[in-house]
Amino acid sequence: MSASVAVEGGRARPGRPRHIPVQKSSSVAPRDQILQASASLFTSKGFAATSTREIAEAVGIRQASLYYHFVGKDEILAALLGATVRPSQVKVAQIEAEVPPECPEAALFLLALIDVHTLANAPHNVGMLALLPDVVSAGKGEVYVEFQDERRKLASAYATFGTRLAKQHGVTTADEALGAMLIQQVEGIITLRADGVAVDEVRANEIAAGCLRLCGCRGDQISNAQQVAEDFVARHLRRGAPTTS
Amino acid sequence: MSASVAVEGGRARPGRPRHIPVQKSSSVAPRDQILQASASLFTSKGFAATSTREIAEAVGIRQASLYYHFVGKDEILAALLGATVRPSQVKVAQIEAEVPPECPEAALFLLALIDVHTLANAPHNVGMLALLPDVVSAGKGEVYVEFQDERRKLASAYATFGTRLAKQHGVTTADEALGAMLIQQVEGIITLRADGVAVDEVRANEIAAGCLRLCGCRGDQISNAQQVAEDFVARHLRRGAPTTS
DNA sequence: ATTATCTATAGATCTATAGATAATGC
DNA sequence: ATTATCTATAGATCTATAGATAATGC
Repeated sequence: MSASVAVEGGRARPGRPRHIPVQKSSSVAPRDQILQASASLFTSKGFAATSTREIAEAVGIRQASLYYHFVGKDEILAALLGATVRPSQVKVAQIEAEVPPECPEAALFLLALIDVHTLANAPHNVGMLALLPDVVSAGKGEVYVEFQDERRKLASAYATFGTRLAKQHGVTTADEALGAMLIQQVEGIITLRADGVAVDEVRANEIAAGCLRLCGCRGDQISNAQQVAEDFVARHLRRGAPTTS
Repeated sequence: MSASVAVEGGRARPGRPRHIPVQKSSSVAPRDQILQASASLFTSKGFAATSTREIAEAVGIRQASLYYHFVGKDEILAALLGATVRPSQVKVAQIEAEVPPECPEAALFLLALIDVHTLANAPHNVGMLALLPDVVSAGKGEVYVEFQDERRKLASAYATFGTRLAKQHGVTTADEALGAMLIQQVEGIITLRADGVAVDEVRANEIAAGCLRLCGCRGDQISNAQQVAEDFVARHLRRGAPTTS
């Protein structure tokens, strides 16, 4: 029975022990523990309304100890935002490469479905962070700019795919407006998670189908797009289904 | 040339003069000046991130003077929320009374259009307030409960109208999910305003049309619903069009 | 020696209260 | 006398820094 600490399961780490003994077999790095606690608090209470003391308490360390891992509260937020960028470039290129151009409905369905999955699987609904006014207003550094830039590109992709499809059906909504409506539909997933609604595969598909309906599609075309999308997903993204919280 | 103050235009009020002389012909009551400034700051920076000092500065009074009009910051928020309830009861009853039951598309279009107008015309995008986590989390008193309750009823009305219509078109989305998608679409107006996009009549109609498309409607039926809705609006709501900011 | 924490605290807020004061109104 | 402000300030945070300390690692 040695006098050392934090031996249960995981390898003991150097450094003075915490005032609250570290969780058994916690393989999570301290920095990540802070990020997880912060994500949970920021999304449930808001950024400005969350104090560094609360974060520290959730982790089980003293408030000052946060500053060994991060230079400040803003940097914690920046790290979370950085982990939340929805890499539209990659997605869109991949979709355009693999989906035949004669079925834009499949392209849009895919984009929406993948995006919904991204938002649904992100730990702790971090997709919400970029929508908070206190995050948006204070120029939260270049990470935030990068984030907004990526989102703008994504909206543009939705507008492109959507308009291509809408034209087929005589839907004349301006492409920018249509893009906004589509991304709004997809980001409904953020609201759902915030309300504690479980987001399963059915729901994800309903949302993607909704995007197609906004462009004037009907039953058969939607079923078809869904089929193509499912095949694509089966080929590429066999990592996890949407979750709650 | 009397020594009195605040005579320009409006009637001079009792009370010690402000350190910054009151605006010329400001007929706005001090309490409403505080509410307007708060709405602007809360929606642009967030509730928790806005200090009482900032509010006072925006009004042109000292921080402590706020407390003559409100018992605290929370009460300012409560007053704003109270002024923002979207009275679904009234709307829905009115629509059901006047729109023939054989065209549910007109009922849904109307509900969406009126709701969009409500959100678009509300001073300073206050519709956003109820979505902020710092507002939601701390149990901000019964005003907030009332607000949420009304929103729940509204979602239920969307679900009812939407499902009625969707069935006609073989759209099988569960009614709760459909209601959420519809209200999400309508509340896109909040995002638009936050992004500084002008919300005109065309945009409002596009959003309402989008709601119908989510239920499977196509061109002719949408045009019809729009016509009915426009007639209804012309009969009832001749007060102002949607605005920006 | 290095690492990760701790304790203690400075300095900057921020909210709210107490009491004074400068107008109008009777 | 009443009203609406002001000045001054208490008390409670909250963020961040300085320096001590208790582990591991060599």
